[in-house]
Amino acid sequence: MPRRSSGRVTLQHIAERVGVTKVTVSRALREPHLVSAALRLRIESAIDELGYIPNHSAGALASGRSHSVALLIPSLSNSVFSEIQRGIEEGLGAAGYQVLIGHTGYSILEEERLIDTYLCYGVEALILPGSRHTDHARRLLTRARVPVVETLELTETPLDINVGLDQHEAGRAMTQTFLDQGYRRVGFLGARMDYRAQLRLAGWETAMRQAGLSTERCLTTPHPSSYRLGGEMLASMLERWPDLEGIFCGNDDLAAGALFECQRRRLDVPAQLALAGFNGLDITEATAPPLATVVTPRRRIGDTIATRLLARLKGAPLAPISEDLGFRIRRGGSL
Amino acid sequence: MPRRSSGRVTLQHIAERVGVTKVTVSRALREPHLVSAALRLRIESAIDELGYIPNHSAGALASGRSHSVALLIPSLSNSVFSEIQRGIEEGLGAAGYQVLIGHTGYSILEEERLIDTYLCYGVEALILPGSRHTDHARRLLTRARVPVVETLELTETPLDINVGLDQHEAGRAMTQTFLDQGYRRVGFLGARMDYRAQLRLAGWETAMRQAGLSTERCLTTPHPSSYRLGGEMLASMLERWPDLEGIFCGNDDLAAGALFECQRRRLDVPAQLALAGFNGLDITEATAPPLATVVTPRRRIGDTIATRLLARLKGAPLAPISEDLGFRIRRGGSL
DNA sequence: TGCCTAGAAGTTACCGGTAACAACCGAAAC
DNA sequence: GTTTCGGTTGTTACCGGTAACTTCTAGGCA
Repeated sequence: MPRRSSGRVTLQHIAERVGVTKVTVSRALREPHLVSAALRLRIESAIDELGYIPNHSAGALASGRSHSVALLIPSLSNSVFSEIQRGIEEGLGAAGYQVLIGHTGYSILEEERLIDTYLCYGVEALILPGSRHTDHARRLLTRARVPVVETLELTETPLDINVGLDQHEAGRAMTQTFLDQGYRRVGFLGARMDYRAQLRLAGWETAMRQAGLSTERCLTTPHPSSYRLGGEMLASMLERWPDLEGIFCGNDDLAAGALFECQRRRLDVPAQLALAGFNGLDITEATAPPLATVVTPRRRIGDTIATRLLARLKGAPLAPISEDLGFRIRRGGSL
Repeated sequence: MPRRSSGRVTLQHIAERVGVTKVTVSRALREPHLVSAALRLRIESAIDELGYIPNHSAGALASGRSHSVALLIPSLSNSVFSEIQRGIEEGLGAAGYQVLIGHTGYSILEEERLIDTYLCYGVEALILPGSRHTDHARRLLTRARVPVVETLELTETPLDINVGLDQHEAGRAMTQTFLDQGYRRVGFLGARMDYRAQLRLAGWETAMRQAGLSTERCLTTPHPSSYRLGGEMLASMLERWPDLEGIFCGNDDLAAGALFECQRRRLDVPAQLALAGFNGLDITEATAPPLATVVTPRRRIGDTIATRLLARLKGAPLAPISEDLGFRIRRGGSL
């Protein structure tokens, strides 16, 4: 007699209804070819008559496999991740994995908490945004012996699989594009300033210094980036450095916000001020003029992650690797 | 002797290390006040020496509780949901629930699949976008006897908890705002045309008809909405109905895209063409001019869902209810 | 006829926790 | 001194599946 009458239909109920053991029912679901066709049909009809819903916890516990993978992203509202996520989900979904999504809010402490949570859930792999983690998170990942993907930026010392692009080089290249077009007093505008934003900023500094130009025209804030903030910060920068010829914004949101502010001020872009963003989101192609940006291969990142991860999950040995998927500069019309 | 040496540290390992039974260790974790302070300390240090990670599946199986809730959203890239989600996550997170996110891609078939998946995971509640579901999904939900939240739009026949706003009325009210400002030839531009978009369109029709005006200036597409699409569709509409005085766009993305197209055409907004969107996303406040929009109380929707759901999870009986959180019209500068 | 084999279903033990209850122990109460 | 009781820890059974192995049966073949 059951201790708790959960009310839930179990394999046992199906088995009794059909007159077989629950193992046979389980087998009919997992390895149908091992069960005779006639019996399989009876089992299937019992299953949907009674409304059986498998208990994932029980299955995972018994088999030691959860068929799920955790994908951590910095923020749900950051559209940069939606294409990456699509690639991942299509690839892993087809192989029978469920993708569990969590968001870190750009905090490696929260990332640590989520890694812990999802390891409790028994995920078979973890996909993390970035290569910076707390020490404790590293310890958890190492001990768990689970495939790990670090994405977005590249690192010299990948934990396992690392797929992304060289953010510093991308920042440098975009700045160089300004310089190639003859702009000299090029500023940098950044928000949030997570690690990747810092790398882009460093890329800007590198290019400016190499050209013997000043890196003083730089305004950053730890606040979350937004259109509105882009406009406000542009205003501050113009006030402080009225001689600015161009501004490289750390991401597309800021660039769009800056563009809107220019429109309000009837500042001609790019004639009076050139602008560029980073990521190549939809909006950069839609504005008037379209925004210059660094187009990142997000869909390809997602696909690559899925492919490499599946190989690891199928047994490929741990062999830390960094894969650089590059980027493309798009001049748009704002530069 | 273990059948599979999973390598994973279990309660049993901790127990042996400390010299107690695993039940005591389990208790130290779940109900620390029932374990003596000295022992608790020894257990805790053993736990982080050995790096114990609880097995959620085992706990869920034994206790019949998963401490998790599923949140389905139409699309990860739809920023409408990020604030709703924040409210939900804060409320439920504080009460010890983990929120599992899935996205339906605006498809009720995919929603059905996800409902099934998450019921397998044993979620203790489901939060769904909208009130339209497949018959099978309804059957699953009913049989599972799990609290369900339907959100975004309101319905006459909620399955359980329904929190949202009257999309038809909001569409009507925004259209009325055009009319109040003296606009007469007001068109409607819509994409994706999911159920909520249809309700907004219907609201527009209602207002126009009530005012004795034509509802012919309407262009919709099943394609996903985007900035670019907003621009393209605006172009089509202007070509077809050059006499348009204003356009109500089914969402903010389309409205922003339409605004950008106006800027390219040097069409003055609102003097030559008034525009409005729907949702009150950030971008509507940033553009030049700011976009008129229907501001939806997304954060409050999230908070309300969390509150009502927690009450149900704590045992409040099933008593289907619709809660209307209203909306606010913001004229911006584009209308 | 008897042996072998493959296919189909059953047996058993176990995954790693938790609920419910039992047992123990020392101090306060009688 | 015995009873009682609250605070601690242990015992047992079970959650709902799955892996590995065993058993049974019918048919093929020498």
